[in-house]
Amino acid sequence: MESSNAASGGSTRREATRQKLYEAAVTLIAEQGFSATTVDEIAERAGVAKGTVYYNFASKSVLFEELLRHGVGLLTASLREAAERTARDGGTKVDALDAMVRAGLVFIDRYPSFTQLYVAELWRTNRTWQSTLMVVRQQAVAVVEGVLREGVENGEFSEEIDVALTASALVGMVLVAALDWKSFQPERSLDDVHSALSRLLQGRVSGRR
Amino acid sequence: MESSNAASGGSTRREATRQKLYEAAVTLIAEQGFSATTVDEIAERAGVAKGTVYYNFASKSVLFEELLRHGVGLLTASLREAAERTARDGGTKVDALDAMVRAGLVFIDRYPSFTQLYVAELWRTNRTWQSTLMVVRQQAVAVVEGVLREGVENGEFSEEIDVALTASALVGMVLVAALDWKSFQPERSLDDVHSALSRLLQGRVSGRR
DNA sequence: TTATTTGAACTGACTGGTCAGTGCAAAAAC
DNA sequence: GTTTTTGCACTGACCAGTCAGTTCAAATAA
Repeated sequence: MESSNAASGGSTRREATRQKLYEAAVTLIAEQGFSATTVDEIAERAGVAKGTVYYNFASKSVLFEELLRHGVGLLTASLREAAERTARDGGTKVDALDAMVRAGLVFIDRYPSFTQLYVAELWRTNRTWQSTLMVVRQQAVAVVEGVLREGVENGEFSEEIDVALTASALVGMVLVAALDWKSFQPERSLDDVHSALSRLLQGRVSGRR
Repeated sequence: MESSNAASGGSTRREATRQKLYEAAVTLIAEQGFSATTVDEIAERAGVAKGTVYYNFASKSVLFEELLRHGVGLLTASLREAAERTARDGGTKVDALDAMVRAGLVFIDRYPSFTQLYVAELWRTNRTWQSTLMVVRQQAVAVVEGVLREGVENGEFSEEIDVALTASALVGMVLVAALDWKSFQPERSLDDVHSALSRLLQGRVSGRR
């Protein structure tokens, strides 16, 4: 168990099957919800036998939990990368936030189903994967909070801002705007959406032109 | 049929039962999701027999749909009232937005389960109540869009803002901040949360004190 | 007041179907 | 020769929706 053959980073046959199962599960669960999605459906869409699902995952819940971990991991890495890149290029903290907004949009553009499913589960209670969700959420939000905190320290942001709440609000702004974009105006370009959010972020809303 | 005894406006026995069922369903579905919640559970929590659920609602889905309509109706009325009150008092459009942010917070404070359930369903596709959801969503968002549009017309907001997208972003800001508040820092006061969001809304984030 | 009737509201055992998870022998991939 | 996948039959729990029968409250009759 825990064989971890090939240090190359995940290209065993098993890994490929798991990936197919993730992809099948993510769209189905985003559309229908976890409980309404059957294991038979997931297997069928992945082009795999039902037994294979259980050979690769202990249960339906476990499959879902690992899917959550996997997806949020990608997002967190992407946010972190955006923040670090901006810092390296000598940008301000506002620039960093803006870069993270873009990174968020790119992520949602690429994985809309995952985002949808994540939002649907995030504030639920009494579910088995609740603790997993809590952990990964915190990892992602912490990146935003970190930038805000550094901005307060270097005087770029007011000392009176509430870091945790402001981070939530910023995440919400991007999340909802992006989900609405994808759901109701999918033809718009990412740049377009990004510039609208940038304007809001930088308070260039009030006042004439 | 359609007896409608007492023109007093809704205090029949039937209405009371429906109300109990709404209350039971909203918390259970918020916690577990629609599919994972059984009709037996709803009936039990409402203190009513299963048959009564089906006497009052055609199906589990219909119960849920009417619950959605009911809840979003309350929110929309509250937002509209906030906007109109501000206008009557001679406030600016920013004041109106601020009042609506507060109205949103008050709503979420009072009906956290409903909000949670609404968010979980909003961006799903392929569900029977999708069209219902679309309609009520638009009613609520339209109130925010209206204020933004009026603000652009009277020169208070830049002509370059994207009304639909900005409205989504504002809704998201309040929604996510409030849900995080309720989930992770429920001891904080509404005023506290409101003032943090006001600061963000008015762009008083950048710059020293 | 008290008895009877009426129809709406409610009850809960039951049905027919669904689905997560199992077991396993044989095939395929590596 | 070891790991992984397949195919498929099977089980036991669970659940949406039904329906024949019961209760309730208000109206009418006595």
